[in-house]
Amino acid sequence: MPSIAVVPDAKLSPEAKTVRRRRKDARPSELTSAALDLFVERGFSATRLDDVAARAGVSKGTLYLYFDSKEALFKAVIEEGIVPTLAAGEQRLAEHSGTSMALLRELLVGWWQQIGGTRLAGVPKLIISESRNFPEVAQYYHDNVIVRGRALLRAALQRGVASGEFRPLDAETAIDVIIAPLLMLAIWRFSLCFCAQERDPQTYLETHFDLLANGLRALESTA
Amino acid sequence: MPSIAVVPDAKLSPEAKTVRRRRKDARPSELTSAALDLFVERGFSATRLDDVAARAGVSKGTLYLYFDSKEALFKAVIEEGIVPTLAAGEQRLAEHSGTSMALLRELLVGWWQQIGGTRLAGVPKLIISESRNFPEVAQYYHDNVIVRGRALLRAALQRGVASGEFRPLDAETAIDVIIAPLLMLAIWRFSLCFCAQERDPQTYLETHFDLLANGLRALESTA
Amino acid sequence: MPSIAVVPDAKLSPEAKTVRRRRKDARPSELTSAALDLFVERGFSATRLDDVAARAGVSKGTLYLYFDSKEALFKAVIEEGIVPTLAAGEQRLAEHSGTSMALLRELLVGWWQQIGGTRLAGVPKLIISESRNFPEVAQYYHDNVIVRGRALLRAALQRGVASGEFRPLDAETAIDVIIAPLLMLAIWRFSLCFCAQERDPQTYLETHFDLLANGLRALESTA
Amino acid sequence: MPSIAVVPDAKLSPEAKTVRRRRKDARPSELTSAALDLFVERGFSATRLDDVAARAGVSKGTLYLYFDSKEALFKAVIEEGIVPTLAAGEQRLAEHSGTSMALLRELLVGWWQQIGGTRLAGVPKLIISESRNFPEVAQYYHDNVIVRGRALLRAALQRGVASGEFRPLDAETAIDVIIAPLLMLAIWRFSLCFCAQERDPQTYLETHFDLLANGLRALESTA
DNA sequence: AATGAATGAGCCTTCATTCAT
DNA sequence: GATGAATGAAGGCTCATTCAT
Repeated sequence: MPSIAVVPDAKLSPEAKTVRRRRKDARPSELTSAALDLFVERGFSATRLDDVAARAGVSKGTLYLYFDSKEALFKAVIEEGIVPTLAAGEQRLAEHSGTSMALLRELLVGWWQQIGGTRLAGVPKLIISESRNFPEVAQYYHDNVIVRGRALLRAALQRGVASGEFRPLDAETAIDVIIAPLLMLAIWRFSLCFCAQERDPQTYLETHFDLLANGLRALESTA
Repeated sequence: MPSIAVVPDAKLSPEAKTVRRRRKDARPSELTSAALDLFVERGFSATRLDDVAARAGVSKGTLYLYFDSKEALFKAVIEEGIVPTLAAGEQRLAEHSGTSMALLRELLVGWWQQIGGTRLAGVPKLIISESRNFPEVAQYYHDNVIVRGRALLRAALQRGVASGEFRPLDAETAIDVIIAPLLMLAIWRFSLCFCAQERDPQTYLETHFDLLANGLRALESTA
Repeated sequence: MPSIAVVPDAKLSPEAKTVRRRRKDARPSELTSAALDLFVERGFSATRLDDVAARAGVSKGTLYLYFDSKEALFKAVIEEGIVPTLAAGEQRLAEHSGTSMALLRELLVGWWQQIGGTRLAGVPKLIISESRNFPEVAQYYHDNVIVRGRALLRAALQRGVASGEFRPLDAETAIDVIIAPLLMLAIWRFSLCFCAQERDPQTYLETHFDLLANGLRALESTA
Repeated sequence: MPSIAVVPDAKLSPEAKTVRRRRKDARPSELTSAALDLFVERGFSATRLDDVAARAGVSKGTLYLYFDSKEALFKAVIEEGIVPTLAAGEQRLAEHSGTSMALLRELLVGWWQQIGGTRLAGVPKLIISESRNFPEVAQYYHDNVIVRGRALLRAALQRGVASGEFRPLDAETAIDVIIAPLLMLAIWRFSLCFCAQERDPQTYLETHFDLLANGLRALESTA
């Protein structure tokens, strides 16, 4: 599982030339990366900005050169860590040409590789925990992650129903049922994991797919 | 034990001789009830004890007559609100005599009626959000809610597999896959609900059961 | 050293007849006795009235039936525990007929037996610690304990100087020098005792007397 | 190290370039100085950190930039105010070449000049009053002040006994008897002084030395 | 750009005192 | 007389945010 490696680098502006310039441009990512580590470990409110600054190797005041407030830093963490993966999913959808079940599987495995299996997996827990108290962040997450993510799955499901591969179903609920176990798996790792037994993600995903395949498949195909 | 339900009238009943005593007995429930409201709305850490006290109509100091600390109040909320429902589920399991799918459905519907559809649905979100920072509460919840709850579902699944009603499956993962959508539904209502569209629980549960029925059913029974 | 036994009983009103009556009259002494224990152990401010009440076996409210405030209880502790010993000393002085050094010794040994060697030894520490913040108690202690106590020693010293047994000296300072080691011995037992080595009071008093005898004695008597 | 002395001008000196830096360096002493004033006046527990901060002209939070807790501030007051004087005494001892009585006198006069006659005289009272409830501070004081201070006097006494200048005596008790009047004099100034008559330290010390000289002197030397 | 000292509002917890029963 | 539930002011400590350097 190499997925715990740092992710944000992918977003580095490409025109960086000198080392100094590179450093200056990299600053925000270094800060959001440090923030992500601490946010997912302790929660947003429970994380002190002193600790974020210390982990990033800067002084506390420097944070305020790049982010207006703690909440803005939170938003930036999502913007930089999660949002780019949605574009990747949308491209996958556009280019896909196999069965709908294969598409579905590909989307979910992609989620696991880019989010569920990395430290970004802590973000859903963060959103769940803090959204009530930070509505601006919640709104941003809703508009830029949830809506777009569900659109991907909805497209895959509707394609399968239209082709007769899946039996007819309520798409919105089906989406919930499909993603809930994955989200819970991710959430679990950042909450009660320490006193619950460890899950094997591979087995978990396989079992989930297996149940899904049978649950979604049109009845005549099981005869 | 419906004691965590709203108890607003106890304060006014004039027909009691030993008003003082009745009050003393009712206090803990009044306090945990107020605490539950605020905890699920704002999170445990973000809730101020002043507000809990104010909502219960007492002064801040009174809380400490009944609970040693804020964390003890948290534990009491779980103890009084959630733990009793486990006993109800265990009784259901012992008395059941229908199909395993019916038992499973009964357990899940029971959960919805006693927890998922009530204010208590906020507790799982609470635990997820705060367990890292309050290990004692987390341990208590794990031992008294998670372990016992999973044991119920495990028994139902194993019964179905043994009778040939369900096809063989990895019980632990199946439990996760079964409860995850329900938990997420509950969690959702206390986090991003305000910016996401409302779910209809009835439809949701039915779709979930439907997928489950097909996913779990042994193949020969669908032929 | 039987001196740790309860002291206040000596002050019980003698007309008590029935058990009920005895109990009622004894209440204040039971309360001051419990208070003394805790005051000398933890200090006045650091002692909670709950604990005083608990140790006396009554409820917290009961304290306020007998004492107007915590400070009034403090004063009563002194009034009941210390003040009566001054009368004893004054009687000793009046009746004495030996050498002045013997009188001095008798007064100091009497102090040790009635105060220094009992739990009342904690009172000087209490006064030193708290007098600044409780001036009324301080004034009471000054007027009723310090002034009368010093008068006793002053009389003994002046008698010795007048008879030529002691050499001429500044009485006030001599009093200080004489009582300081005794007070410190008492104070010590209620402050740093736990990390300092234990003193043997017997040796201590003897050494002190020895130094005193040589220090006070008129020069011609040492020739 | 006179750093615990009043430092009011540091705040105003305009001739410094790095005002910030000088301020940072001076802060701890400003804070311990303010703390000492209030601690000896009201006692440690009864002193509010708000007041310490106000007296030092800073906000409450600033205290926590320099000291981890109220108790750490207590310890720093001792560390900065008292401990350095022990080193001075040890040097005095090492360099002394007169009679043992002169050495003893020098040590005691030194104590008076550096502690007994200054604000620091309140520290012994503080320790006596609060040590029971703050064992860590008590231990620190014991190890770094009491043990070292007694060692000084013990050396002086043993030197005098060895040379035949003093008669044989129990050193530990003699130390107690010697320092008790001085400690009591210091303690008095911070407890009952306001209702007791003022002592003249000069007379007091002289009388004490006089009694001591006679009490300690070997008998043959008085013949 | 970067620093880090300083701020001050806020929260949990304690406890002397009151008062209805 | 006796109780003990209730109060509310107060204090230690935290931490996001500011700003002079």
